[in-house]
Amino acid sequence: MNTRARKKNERLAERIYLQLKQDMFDFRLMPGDRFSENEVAERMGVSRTPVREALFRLQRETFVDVLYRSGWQVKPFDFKYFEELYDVRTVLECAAVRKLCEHGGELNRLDNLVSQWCVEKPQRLSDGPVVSGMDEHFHERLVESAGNNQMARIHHDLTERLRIIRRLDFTSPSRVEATYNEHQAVLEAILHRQVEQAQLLLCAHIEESRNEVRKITVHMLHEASVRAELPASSINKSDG
Amino acid sequence: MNTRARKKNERLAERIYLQLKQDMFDFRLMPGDRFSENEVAERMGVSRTPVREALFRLQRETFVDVLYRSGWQVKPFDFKYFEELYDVRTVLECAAVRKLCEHGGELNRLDNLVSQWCVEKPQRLSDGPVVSGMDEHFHERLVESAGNNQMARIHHDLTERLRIIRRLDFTSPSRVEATYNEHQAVLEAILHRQVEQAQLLLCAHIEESRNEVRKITVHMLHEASVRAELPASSINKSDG
DNA sequence: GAATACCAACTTGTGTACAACCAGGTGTGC
DNA sequence: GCACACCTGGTTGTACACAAGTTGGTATTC
Repeated sequence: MNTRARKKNERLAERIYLQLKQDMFDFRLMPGDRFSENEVAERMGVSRTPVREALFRLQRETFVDVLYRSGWQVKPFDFKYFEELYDVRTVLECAAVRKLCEHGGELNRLDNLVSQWCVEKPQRLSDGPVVSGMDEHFHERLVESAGNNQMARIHHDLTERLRIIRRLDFTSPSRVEATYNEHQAVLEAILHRQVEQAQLLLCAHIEESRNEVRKITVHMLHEASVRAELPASSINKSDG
Repeated sequence: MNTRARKKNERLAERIYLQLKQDMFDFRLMPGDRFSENEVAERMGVSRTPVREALFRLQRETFVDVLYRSGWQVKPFDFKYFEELYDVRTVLECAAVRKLCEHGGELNRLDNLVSQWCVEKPQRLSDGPVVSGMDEHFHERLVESAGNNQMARIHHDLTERLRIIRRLDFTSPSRVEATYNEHQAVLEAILHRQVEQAQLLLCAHIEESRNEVRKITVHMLHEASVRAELPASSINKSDG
């Protein structure tokens, strides 16, 4: 409980921020769960000060809500919220692809992606979490390659917000295979500077993933609510 | 200096956050200025705790930088940063206009904007700061009308970041008049569901404003640096 | 005079104490 | 049995104390 064990130059607030976010990604903290600053502080072995700093950051990123003098809550699932994020993501990625195709001679930035995704089936990876991370990396790298740092920052922020549901897309082998095929097609269209084609393929790819996630999320939340008697507050049904 | 005077239910951290941001907008805090948490706390008559909360928020919004155990700094001007924000803004607003034109029957949401901007010259306002606020409102409302809350949130965030330089666009009467004309043209195109035309007009409008701001910013920063002997750190020249 | 080593003041990061306030349980009156 | 008031424990919001580390000035030495 003392400060002996902590490394130098390590910021407790940063560590706790990452830890809490990971807890939500791993469903150790479920949507709708309520908790207090003291609980977190004791569990992590620190004082409330860095915990509060981490929580305020998570609050601004809409991962948690603060209830005035009445504790904190993991943001309930909100379908409309995720649908809207997917829409913005599509807009940004399409804009990035357009920039990539139109500007000259920077396509070699995509070399790493090509060597990662344009491979034959025997060389393809199949582990769900790994491919999930690779998928995030593919889309983020695509946007970064367009050269606009702020667009990349905002897109990265979207990725963080969507991660909690998006990785549900990589639980079946067929979806992993589809991801490989579609990424490959997108890359080839970009390399041939076929703007319209690349945008169409990318939109379709995102849309497919989104549909898959939609199905799984509904199923999973239903199961969880049956199994753990989740309160109604954990699911926010919206007319998205 | 005690807490007697403060209203109930008012959050000090929130008040200080807004105050500091306003100080930057009004150039009481200049780019490159350095200050400590204690300075702010004493000036505002509160303790360091709410000041730190406000500063961390401003830091995440890239208005200030923290120097490890060595004070805080108002983010130096970064031309590339603002150029990139303008690009993202254009992408989002064009996407919003597309959505507005394509989806059916929601155009009455624009009624308020029409009655505000589609007026004859005698009824037009001319006060710079007022028109500047109206301009922000116009573009934000346009995006909101598309119906995607997350897109609107991100666009609002862009607006906050750009405000510090954007309102420089409304110092001359001719620019105010141009703003009225261009907003009017954009609205009419949307109401006639001329997608391409509306996007073209909107892009051109943003581009013109951007160019104007570019010129004024350079001029103003030059003057300020001569007058107040600003350190070189206050201007971050990038190859934007 | 110039360079360097050292020191003191100041800065942020974290822990802790207290104040204001909300919520839920308990007891009381009907 | 039910409604309502009260009260107690717990929660966040803020102030303050201390620790770790940086920086700029000063004294010293060459």
